[in-house]
Amino acid sequence: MDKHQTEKDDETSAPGRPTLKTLAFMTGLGVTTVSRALKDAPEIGAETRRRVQLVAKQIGYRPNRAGVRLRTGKTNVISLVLNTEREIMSFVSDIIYGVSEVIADTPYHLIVTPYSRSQDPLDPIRYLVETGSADGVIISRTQPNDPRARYMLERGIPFATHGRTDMGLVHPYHDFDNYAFAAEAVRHLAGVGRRRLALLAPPVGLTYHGHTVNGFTDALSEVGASEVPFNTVSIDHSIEQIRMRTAQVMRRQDRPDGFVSSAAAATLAIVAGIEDAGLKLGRDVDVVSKQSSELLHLFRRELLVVNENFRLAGSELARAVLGWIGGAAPGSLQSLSLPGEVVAYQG
Amino acid sequence: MDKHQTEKDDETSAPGRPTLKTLAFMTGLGVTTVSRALKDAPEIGAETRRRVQLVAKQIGYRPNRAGVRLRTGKTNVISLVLNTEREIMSFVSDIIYGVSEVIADTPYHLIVTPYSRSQDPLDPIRYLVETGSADGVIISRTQPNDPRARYMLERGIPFATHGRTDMGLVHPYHDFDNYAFAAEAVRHLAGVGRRRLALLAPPVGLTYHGHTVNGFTDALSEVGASEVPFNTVSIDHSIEQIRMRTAQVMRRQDRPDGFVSSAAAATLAIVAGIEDAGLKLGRDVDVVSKQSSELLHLFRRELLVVNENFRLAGSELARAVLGWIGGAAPGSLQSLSLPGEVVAYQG
DNA sequence: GCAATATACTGAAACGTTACAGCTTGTCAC
DNA sequence: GTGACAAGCTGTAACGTTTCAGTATATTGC
Repeated sequence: MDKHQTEKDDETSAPGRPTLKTLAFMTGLGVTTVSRALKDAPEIGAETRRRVQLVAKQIGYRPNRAGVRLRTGKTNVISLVLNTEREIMSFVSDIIYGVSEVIADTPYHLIVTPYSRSQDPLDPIRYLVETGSADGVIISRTQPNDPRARYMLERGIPFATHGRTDMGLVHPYHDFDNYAFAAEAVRHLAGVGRRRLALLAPPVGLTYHGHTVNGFTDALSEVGASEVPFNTVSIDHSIEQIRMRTAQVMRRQDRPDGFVSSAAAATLAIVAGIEDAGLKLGRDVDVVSKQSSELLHLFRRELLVVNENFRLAGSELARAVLGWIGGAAPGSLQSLSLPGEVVAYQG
Repeated sequence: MDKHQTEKDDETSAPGRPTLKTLAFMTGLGVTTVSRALKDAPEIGAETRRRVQLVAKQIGYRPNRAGVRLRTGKTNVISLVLNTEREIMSFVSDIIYGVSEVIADTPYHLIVTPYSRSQDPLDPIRYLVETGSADGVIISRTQPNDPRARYMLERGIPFATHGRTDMGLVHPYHDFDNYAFAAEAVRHLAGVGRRRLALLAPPVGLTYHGHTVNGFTDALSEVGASEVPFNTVSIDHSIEQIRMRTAQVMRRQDRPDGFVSSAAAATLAIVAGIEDAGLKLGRDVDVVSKQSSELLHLFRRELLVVNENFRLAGSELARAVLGWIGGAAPGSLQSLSLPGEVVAYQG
């Protein structure tokens, strides 16, 4: 009690950015009161509340993130975890923009956490969880039995997956209905008379590989068309590999007269392969491809496309994580995006 | 001195992640000592230092970012500021990956700060600076007289620009030599006999618009070719607009027989426009385009391309900001990437 | 008139870190 | 033996926030 009363003298002098202390000094209130007034706590008088909030707005008070984070553990950060090599270009930018749109008027920041081919995909997740670096996580390249989802579920950290899992565990996700896409694609090809179809699928191991393959084969038997095996490559393979492999298969006697492709870049390679073999798109063979930007029709107008909106996916995923953080039931934060029609070029 | 010794009792019980206090308890040292031992302070005994570091590694100690940030003001965050609408797809993902590569084994996190068309580009910068949210900033779409660069320079916050400024102020940047690109492109077109060239330039206002235009016109007079005005569109315009405008100009009597295009997506539109006008790429007209991924040759093998490596740009920019943060002279952190040869398709 | 209760506010402590100003202990010079 | 000094360590305070446990004043019940 005999400690010298160190006249807290920095209130007016420091030109640094305002803190609760600054506000307390200006309003003549205690720091606690200011803190509570700003978050509309019930035990603060209505007038005081308005007064504090007015002053806060006037001087542009912004809570110090580090202070909040240290005290509460809340980071106000959403982390988007990305594979450095394999993610599709447009996927990355669109998803980032989608997420950004949603968190724009929240206190959340988006941090991008990359991991490389060589790493265990679980590594970045472990890092995030162990260091408590994010309130929520978004992952892609989801697997049916996804260790990352399981891990986060165990630790109770909110996350959303791009793509579904199949572990009997419930968590938020957003997914494109690739079963419907593949099935629609096959039906469309059958509709224009194609009977021998090949599928360039997503990489084995990812959940949507299964969805795509199932949609493809189910529709195949539905329309009575047959499959030309093309599973030595996936959309994860290099342009070169896909192109070569396509050329190979197109030079065979029993070549396909239709392709279904799960990614736009891969489709470019397929078309190149087709033309390498001296065949013509639209005449000898038709290709239905997913795309996430409107470029394929500029490439070859004979292409048949189905659009997948990654920006939407980003938004949905962000909404899902925020929802979970906000206390919503994980099961209520799942969404499936239905593919549109297969569309041909229109002059 | 008579204060009751509140037997700090949580040392062993709390299973949360280890802090300096945990380490202090385990090693029998004081918190201060541990802190300094971990950062190799000279006044800590060599053995103690090793001992502390060993234990820290063993139990996987990671400094709490919020604690550090609150105490020191250091955020260990680099912010990449992006335009939500206009940035080119591949640009975003590649640059992010480039940055990621560099900061991977540093304590830095990458946060993406977007801003939309409607906003003042200065807004996100102000936010970052005012809230002290980042130790360093990377911006793109740099202008000759860039208010963002000026602002950050005034506040003394380290940053790097993708593209140069022209304000007589020195700061780190990375740029692609677009003057050289445009000039080389013109020379190449002249070399294959093209005489009437059009340029699809970057948007007016950005620094590299000027560079590109200058390289174009300088080389034009060097080789004695002439320019077909094409400045009602830029690579920022929509695919539709560029395509229409190209078709228009290609239907004129005095149509160009060569194009120089500053972006791959725009080139797709140019080619579409050319073909809309019933002309043929490689026969009636040649197009030299920058590209950042290897896709253009799949699109039309007649295209002539120059590669720009955005991943490299990301790395260089990250290195530059980190360098500045680390105390290097801003003037020493500038780099210019020279364009490679104009390359034609090789079977 | 007095206890009980509600209303509106407040100070202290804590989150994990680092900077500052000590405090011991040992060594050395003389 | 004493003073000076260095080496090696430590406690306290502070960064800005929120939570806990109050306190002071007014209001109510009876």
